Amino acid sequence: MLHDPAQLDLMFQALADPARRQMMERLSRGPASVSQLAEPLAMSLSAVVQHLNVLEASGLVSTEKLGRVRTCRIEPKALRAAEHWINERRLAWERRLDRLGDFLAETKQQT
Amino acid sequence: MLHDPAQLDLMFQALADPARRQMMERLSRGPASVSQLAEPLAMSLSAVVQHLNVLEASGLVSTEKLGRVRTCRIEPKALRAAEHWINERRLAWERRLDRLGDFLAETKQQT
DNA sequence: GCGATACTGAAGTATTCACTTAACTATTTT
DNA sequence: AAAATAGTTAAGTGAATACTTCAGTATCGC
Repeated sequence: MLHDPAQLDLMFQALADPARRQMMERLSRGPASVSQLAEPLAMSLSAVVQHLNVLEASGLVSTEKLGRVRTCRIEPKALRAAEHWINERRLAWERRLDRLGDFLAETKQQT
Repeated sequence: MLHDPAQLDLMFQALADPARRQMMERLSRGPASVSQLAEPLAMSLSAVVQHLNVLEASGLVSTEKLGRVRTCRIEPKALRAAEHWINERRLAWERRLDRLGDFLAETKQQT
């Protein structure tokens, strides 16, 4: 479920926007309300809510409404899934380079 | 330079598309030509070239043309930058949760 | 040199995005 | 109860995306 391509789509797409990454940075320092997330951003509150919905749909953020304030927090599981995907590919490539290096070193010795 | 928001934009945006992620998966197993990248994808070669240009512009992939074939390879540095950004945010959040846990454990003992 | 191969580029199109404004709903505060 | 606060929703707009097809341009193999 965490490796569902559609879910990864949503997560990477969510992280592709600078405003949303800024919101994630804010949330990495602790939970925040919608207005608190909006404060440093040069856009309407409405736009922020829309960004927030994208983040929530991607699973990167979860929210909970108490009274009139919606409190948002990071969902580390989802973040880990995105991280994991990247890591796998990078490692596969780097292991390949290592093997290639070993191979070259060996064949060099054999001359 | 690796933490340039614009560069991160390009990288996450590049990874947001399933076709491009599939191309990255193929490349993580070794260099490939444009046609080899295109082979498993249900779209025109032209579309693949366009995706490839997105990947290259993001820095995630570098290419080199010899004769008539363009060979593509993963650029692990860029991949590491994206990974790093995610990791930082996740760790910040998880450390926060840990501190909170410690705090709750302490105050509980004090009763 | 001639045909096949491996791309490349331009133009067009349908869809999706990132906003905006404006009108509205629920909760507190006074 | 009235006014302020916090957020939501809908509709619209301009720009960016993800393709397509078609018409190229270099190699390469014979």
